[in-house]
Amino acid sequence: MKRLEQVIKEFDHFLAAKGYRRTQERFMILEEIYSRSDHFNADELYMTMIKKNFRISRATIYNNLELLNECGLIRKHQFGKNLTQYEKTSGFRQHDHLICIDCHKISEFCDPRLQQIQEMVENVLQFQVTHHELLLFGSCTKEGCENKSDNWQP
Amino acid sequence: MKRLEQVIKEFDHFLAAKGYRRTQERFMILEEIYSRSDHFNADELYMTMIKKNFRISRATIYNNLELLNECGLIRKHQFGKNLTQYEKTSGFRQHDHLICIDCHKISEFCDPRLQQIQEMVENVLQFQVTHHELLLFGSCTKEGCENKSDNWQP
DNA sequence: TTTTGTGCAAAATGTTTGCAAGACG
DNA sequence: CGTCTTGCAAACATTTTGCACAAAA
Repeated sequence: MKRLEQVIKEFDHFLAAKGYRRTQERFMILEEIYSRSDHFNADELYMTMIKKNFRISRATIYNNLELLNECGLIRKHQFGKNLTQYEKTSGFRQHDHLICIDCHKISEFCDPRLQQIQEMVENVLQFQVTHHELLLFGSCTKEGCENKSDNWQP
Repeated sequence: MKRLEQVIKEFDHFLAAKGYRRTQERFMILEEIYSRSDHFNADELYMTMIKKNFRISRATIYNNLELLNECGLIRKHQFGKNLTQYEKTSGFRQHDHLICIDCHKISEFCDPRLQQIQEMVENVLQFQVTHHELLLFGSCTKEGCENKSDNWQP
């Protein structure tokens, strides 16, 4: 699989550059993350791997989620809760998130104006933006959408 | 009319409309929040009030932060950590946040394009946006800025 | 062999809950 | 007086830490 090979190579280079060791666990975690396509939290990843009979601990999961975030292969989010969620990055363009306050479903969207806002901040406010997080909270207005709440009031 | 009087009246109406009771603690908490101007978390608010010899419990703090958020007098945030932070809303225009990754200082800015993005999402993606959260992470580039990592002292 | 990384369990952190006692309407 | 709210402490969920052992380099 082409993308998996790419990210393994990328992680490999990162580890070498930083002088970190190439452990089995690190590559197991990377492969597991890139085999899934959703948002997940540390414990979900841990449980998934335990169920697959991997021998891994929570400490190692947390440890390496931090490492993968540092090297840019995953991204951390808080979607309005005190819970860190992660998503893989490679192969995906920059996007932001819609969060349904009815069913808590998370969707993605892109808007080029975000880039313009970042540039404005960098120029006008002299602030070097490294990354951003835009969350739009609300509810679906599509007819018959399973996301919709029946008892919403303004 | 003073802002504090206004918000007390507003909270009062909210409590009446919802059938909640007008307790001393509720108004103590509201006054305390509106006497400060920073972002704060539940425990900071609790400790501040305890030091002022108020008789209050954490449970009541959490309880009423939820209530004040519900009625719109405060707003909840997570600024990239698993910690809920709050700010008062009344009298302030809608704004977003810059987060310094060096010293963790939080600044505010406004950009009208956010409004346009929300409208696009509402029209194109049929999603009724109730509120949003935009965080720009990065570091200050101003010469001799006290935010800059070289100059920052804990 | 020399570290670094891991597994485990315990600790820390932030928040929620259950229940008896107190305060509001 | 009935019921909602509070205070307290215990429970809870997530994340971090300390330490002995395992595994890279």
